[in-house]
Amino acid sequence: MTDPAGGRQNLGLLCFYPHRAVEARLFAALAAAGFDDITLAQGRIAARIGPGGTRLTDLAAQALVTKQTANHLVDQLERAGYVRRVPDPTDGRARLVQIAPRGEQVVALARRVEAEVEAEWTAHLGEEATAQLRAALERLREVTDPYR
Amino acid sequence: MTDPAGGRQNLGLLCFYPHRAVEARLFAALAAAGFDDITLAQGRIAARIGPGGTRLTDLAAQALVTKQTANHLVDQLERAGYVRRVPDPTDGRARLVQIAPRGEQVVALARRVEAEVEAEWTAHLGEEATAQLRAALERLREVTDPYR
DNA sequence: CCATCTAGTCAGATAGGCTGACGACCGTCA
DNA sequence: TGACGGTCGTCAGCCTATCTGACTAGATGG
Repeated sequence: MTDPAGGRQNLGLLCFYPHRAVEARLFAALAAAGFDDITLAQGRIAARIGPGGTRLTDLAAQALVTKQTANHLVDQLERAGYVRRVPDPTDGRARLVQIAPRGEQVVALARRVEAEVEAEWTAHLGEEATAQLRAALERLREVTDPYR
Repeated sequence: MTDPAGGRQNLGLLCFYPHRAVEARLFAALAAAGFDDITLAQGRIAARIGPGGTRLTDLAAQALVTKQTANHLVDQLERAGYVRRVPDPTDGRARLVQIAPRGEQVVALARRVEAEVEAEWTAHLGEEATAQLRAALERLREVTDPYR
């Protein structure tokens, strides 16, 4: 976050462009498919929901927002029919946030778009460079992602 | 934005972690140095200001926000003494947003932190892999950054 | 069976972002 | 040279995302 055009940009900023590009593509595709009542913030929370459902507290921690914010977003997602809350059988206090049928459709579409974008990038960079990029980013995640 | 832990994450999401890490480091360092009245959104706008100053409209376009939002953030930055607005000599309608002396200090600090983070990453990945990563990201920018 | 911890909720505040409408100024073309 | 469409920045009003702080209900360990 500090390089005016040209010159050597810092790696953090360089990472930003592809991320933003994917997010924008995803978002546009969802809107085009009729899922136009979902926001970026909601998507970022929804993306952390695991196969069997995930606790609110865990979602909040992984998305780096407070429980209140996560709760608020899950409320909206639930109202729109993308997720549902079920009691956690192993803990009476907790509830699991699960993907509802309508949400499954979104996930499926999102995966298709992601694959599409990746295919374009691979075409631009070449197979080998793309594989190296992925490997480098995965290793970098070890030191940059607090939840992993 | 759709992979629950494990498995192969999409490249867009993988790009997100390093970006967030740099931003967080930068932010913490600024706060520690006494620049605790600057917000992320302000920083994202300020980071686009070029050497001779940049028009509000350009800042807005590059940061992908509306002119109104950019204007609001520049107001705050100006009030805090980080930037100033001067008339654009070549266009009576426009004004240039320039970095003020206090802002220069921030830029200098930011560059130091960025260099520091990059050194850490290089230590983790190795010289060669880091160079490849940079090259791949730069090429990717050609197809993901609308303002290039 | 009490002390304490954890999951989630409620209330209120703020920042960041949008759309829409607008006045001032620019450039161009008849 | 003067009228017109486009651009630069601004004002007003609104919604969404996010935070801090205080609270309730269930869990857990002595």
